[in-house]
This record gives sequence, structure tokens and C-alpha cells, in this order.
Amino acid sequence: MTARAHPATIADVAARAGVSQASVSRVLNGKPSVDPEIVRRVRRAVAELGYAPSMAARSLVHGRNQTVAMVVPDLGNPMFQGILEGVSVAAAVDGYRVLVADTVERVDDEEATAVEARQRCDAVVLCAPRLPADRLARLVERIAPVVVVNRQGDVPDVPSVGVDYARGIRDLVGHLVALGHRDLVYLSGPGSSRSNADRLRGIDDARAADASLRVRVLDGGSGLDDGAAAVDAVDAARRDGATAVVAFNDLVALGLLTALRRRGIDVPGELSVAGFDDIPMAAYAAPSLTTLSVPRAELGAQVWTRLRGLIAGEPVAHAVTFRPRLEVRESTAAPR
Amino acid sequence: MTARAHPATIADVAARAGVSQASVSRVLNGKPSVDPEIVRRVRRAVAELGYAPSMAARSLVHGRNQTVAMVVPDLGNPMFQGILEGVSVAAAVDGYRVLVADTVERVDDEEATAVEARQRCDAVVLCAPRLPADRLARLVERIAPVVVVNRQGDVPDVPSVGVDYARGIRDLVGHLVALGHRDLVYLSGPGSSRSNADRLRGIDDARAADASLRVRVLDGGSGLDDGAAAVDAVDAARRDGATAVVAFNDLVALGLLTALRRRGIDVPGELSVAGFDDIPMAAYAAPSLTTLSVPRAELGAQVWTRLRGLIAGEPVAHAVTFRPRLEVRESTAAPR
DNA sequence: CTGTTAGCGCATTCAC
DNA sequence: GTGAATGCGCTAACAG
Repeated sequence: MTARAHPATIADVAARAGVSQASVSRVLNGKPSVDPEIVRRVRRAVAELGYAPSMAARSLVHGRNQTVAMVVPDLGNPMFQGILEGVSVAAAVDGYRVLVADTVERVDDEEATAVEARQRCDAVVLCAPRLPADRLARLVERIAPVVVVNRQGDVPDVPSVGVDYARGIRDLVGHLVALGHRDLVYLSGPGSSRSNADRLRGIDDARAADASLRVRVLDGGSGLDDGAAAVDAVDAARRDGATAVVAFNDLVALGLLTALRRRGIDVPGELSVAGFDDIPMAAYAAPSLTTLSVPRAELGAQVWTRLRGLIAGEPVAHAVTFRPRLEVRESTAAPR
Repeated sequence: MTARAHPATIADVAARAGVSQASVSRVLNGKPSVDPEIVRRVRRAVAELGYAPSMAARSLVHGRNQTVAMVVPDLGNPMFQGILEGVSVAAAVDGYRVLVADTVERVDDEEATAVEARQRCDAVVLCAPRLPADRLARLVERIAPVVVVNRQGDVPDVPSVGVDYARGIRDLVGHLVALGHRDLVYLSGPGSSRSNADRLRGIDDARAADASLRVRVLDGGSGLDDGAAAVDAVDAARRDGATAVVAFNDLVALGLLTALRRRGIDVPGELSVAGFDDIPMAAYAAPSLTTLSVPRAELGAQVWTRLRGLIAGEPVAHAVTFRPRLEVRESTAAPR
């Protein structure tokens, strides 16, 4: 077994099998009508040489990579992890792999990252919740084919898959109102984030539909720490009459829950708390968290379906929006 | 602005600038000593044509991708997410990207996945906690350059970075013993997992050092659900005298915590509980979780450092092992 | 300092 | 059905 310094090439295989490179190529790509005898010899040579085709060469010829990029603002967020996993698994079935490009919340070079990622891949999945719509619009046409996540309506003619945050919030508020709450707090997410804007729209809709409803909007964030840090403001609102709080997402709600517990404020006795996303931990919190469930994996799968279509040159598919499902748990109850 | 069907090539740029392809290449790669005038014209042509170099062609010539693969058993695990993020960020600094290959816990085709990933990338980061040592050894030589995570000692001559689980467990048991515990439960992780074996070794060491110490090993798992599902067995042990439980990881501990609460068992009053990993949620649990902190991001950075060295042809660097730091929180206390 | 030439490894014409 | 030639886009020698 002589080890070669450089990996075997198709030429080596051809020589070893005593056939032409073209034949080897045909066999390897399963082209029909190749003499069985040739097939056998080629397969043997391939095995003996431990030959593996060069992806680089193949990419150059085909103009395709079999790789897509997924740019995310923060890999630490369970939401994006879920989508990544969904896309990753779905794409793998079609022989595609996914490259992750974590912009680490640096909105400023999100465009550069996306463009760079596109150069190495056949397409990109863009999660850019904070990129202003006009910049987003310019970006997507530079990096097509692309599908955007949670930017429905911001970029016409670009496939988009996302969550109906406004709808989810309305459902949630409806649940709280039904319990008897009239004075709510919305603990907002990152100010510039599109999905936060969507949630705010849901809040506004709810307010418009019910004049007796009061909702105070407090600054929050998107992580556990942000939720905990908001406890002062939340408690102040509570003493001023608020009876329930809707957090930007589960992480924030969980952080708040802990801070409230430390302060001795009973949830849901003295204050109801709800989140968004239904991350695995939500059901395990104390009290378990009322939240809105979003199908992360399925969302990822849908993203891939659209991306694959685009790569294949199919027309832009319709946008899909998942309606969150209200998951009522212990953290919300009727106010005292 | 005439739009071209096919992206501009270096030949287009050369023609437009009235120079040779070689010159264009030189300018683009920042080769020294190129006539400033030429540089200007090339830059202008590049801008006008919106030229972007083909990574595929470049890869073919260089034999390198500027991409590494990271194969993980489960992207849903915060541990791997953290490492991924660490590697991703560190690699980006050097112009490298990372491809994720989620084997979705399917140990059987872990090898195939890794090999396939290696074919598209310059190197691979291998997280394969359950792959038997002999198969691992054979695998790594097929996919070198590679650095393995948490398989210290299993593959000599392969850079490895990991966590000293045994040491962490000993430190933790020491803490529990100091509190007065003598009868512990170890809620084990996946049976075939190397890191579970390491923890068991830590348990054995502790037992060997202290004959009066009793440790019952119970079957667990690696997720929230596994922890919750173990509550019956844990409670039985408790009634039989056990006063503290060491869970495989934080997820398991958190799941158990919730199940215990539902059963009305006070932690740490009636039972102490500790985890491993110090995931963000650990500090926010009720009660907050005593655990062992491992530097995920730094671990990822170390992985990249080693991988980069290997790619550059440097000799195999020494293995690094991080000693976990004990994080004492509310979930452990002296037994009644 | 610049241009010309020759591959990198493969898939794909086109003749045979 | 098979082989020989051509080119994907780029960089690295080599001349000039």
C-alpha cells in the first residue's frame, strides 16, 4: 500500500484502470450505458487508490458548491440554533451543507459578511433582524439566491419565511385579557429589530381593539440578563397597577422570572409573565412559562425547500408565515 | 450599467483595464511592486464590472478552501454551540469559515459524515463523544488535519482539546463531602459517551480516596427530559439515604430540578443537586444551580489555534485540557 | 515590473 | 460505447 503524498486524481484512476478519464468520470457520475467491464475496473482502481473526487475542481466546472451559507446575528440564540439545525438537516438530504456566518451582533458588517459568505456558497439564508429595510433590499439583490428569515414584506420578490409575531402577541394578549388583565407591560426587545417591531404592532392592534387595555412598553433586550435587569422597572409598573408582563422572548421572560423570585414577587400570584418562542427550557421553568410556540425545525426545513428551488432556477415561491401556537402554562393566571 | 448573465471573470477585468490577467491577479492579491497606474486601472475595472474572484477556481489552484468543518453530534447542546461559536469567531479572524455537520446523534454514519465534510474542507473539528476509540483512531487518519474535542488520550498524535471532566467531578464531590454528604447519586450521561466515562472515572477516584463515600450510579441521559425522567429513581435513592445528586450536565440537572419541585421535594433542603457545564441558564434556575464552569468560547478558540497550525503544516501542538471551575450556587447545601 | 504560458482536477463537448 | 480535446477561473512559473 504505497501512500501518495498528493491525493489521487481522476487521471491516476484512469491510468490504473487502463481507460480514459472520461470513462472514469462517467462511472463515477453513474452515467448510463457504460460497459460493465469498464465499470468494474474503474471501481477497483478507485478502491485501490482510495480516490476521492476533488470538490474544488467539481465546483469550478459546475459553478456550484453544494454549500449554502446561513448568516445569523447570534448563534447563542436558541431561535437561530433551531433554524440552523432545521436547515442543516434538510439540506443534508439533498447533499448540501451549510456554512455558518455568525455576525456576532455586529450589524455594521452584516452586509460584508453576507456578501463574503455568498462568494463561497451557492446561496444564503439571511437572518438579519436589525438590518434596516433599505439596506436589506440592496443587500439581497447582491447575494441572490437568498431567502430571508422573519422579514416578511420587507423584500418583495425574495422568498421569505417567518413567524407571525404580531398575531402571536395578539393571541397572547387575548389570553391575558380573558384572564382579566387590563394593565400590561411589554418588555421590548432590541429596538431596531424587525421582530420586535412586529410584536409592537401586535400590541398596537390589541390596544386598538380594546380601548380599556393599557400596555406600557419598557426597554428590555433579548437575553437572560436583559430580563433580569428589567426587574426594577417591571416591579415599579406592577406597583403602579400592571398585572402581567409580556416579554420579548423566553430568555427575557426566564431572566425576569428569576429576578422576580429573588425579590419575593409571586408569579403568577402577584404578576403574570409570558414569553415567546417556546424554547425547551420554558416548560421547565419555575413556574413553567406561558409562551408562544414556533416550529423552529419546520421553519428551517421550509427555508431549505425555498432555497433549493431558487438554486434550481425555479420562480420565487410564496412566502410562508407560521402562526405561533399559544402554550398556556403556570406563569399566567387571573390577577388578584 | 449592463448586467451580465455570468459574473465577470479575471479575464474581463484584464481586458477592461488593458492589462494582463497576471497583473490583475497581482493587484488583487496585494503583491508588492506593481505600477501604481496599473493598480488604479485594475481597481477601476474591478469596480465597474463588480468583479468578485471565484472561490472555486482559487480553491482548485491553492488546494485550499479557507473552510473547516465542525462535526457535532447534536447542535442543540449548548456545549457544542459554544464551541462552534468560539471556533467560528476565531477562524473568521484568519479568513476561515466553518461548515457545520450535524450528525444528529447518529453515531453510525459519523465517519461518513466526517469524511464527506473533510472532502469539502481543509480540516475538521471532530466532536464525536460516542465513537469507539478504535474507530476514532482510524477515522482521524483519514481526515487529517483534524483536532478532536474531549477525546484526550484516545488518539495520540492528534491535537486534542478538552475538559478535565474527572477532575471537575472530583472537585464537585469534594465540595459535597465538605458539606457533609456521604451518600451520592451520579445521574449518568449517555452510556457510550467518552465524557461520561471521564466523569465516572472522577467518581471512582473520589470513592477510592474516601472509603466512607457511597455513590450510586443511575441511568440518565443528556437532556432536560432525561433529567426529569430520572426523578423516580432519584427519589427512591433519596428515600434510601442519598442526600445529593451529581447530574451528567446542567440540562439533566435542570430537568431533574423541575421534576423534584413538582414532587414537592425541596432542593437543597432535602436533596442537593449539581450539574456540569455552567450553561447560561444554570445561574437562573430555581434554585440556582451549583455546577462546573467550562470555558466554551476559549475552548473553541484553542481548537482553532491548533487547527490553523496543522493547516500551516506545523507539528502537532500539545493537547490542552481545561480544568473546570466549581461554581457553588444555591442547589447544594449541607444535608439535614 | 509586466505579459505569456501552463496547469490545478474535473465534466463535457466532439469525433471515433 | 469510448477516448481525445477543450475549458471552468485563477495563480505560479517563466521570460521579456
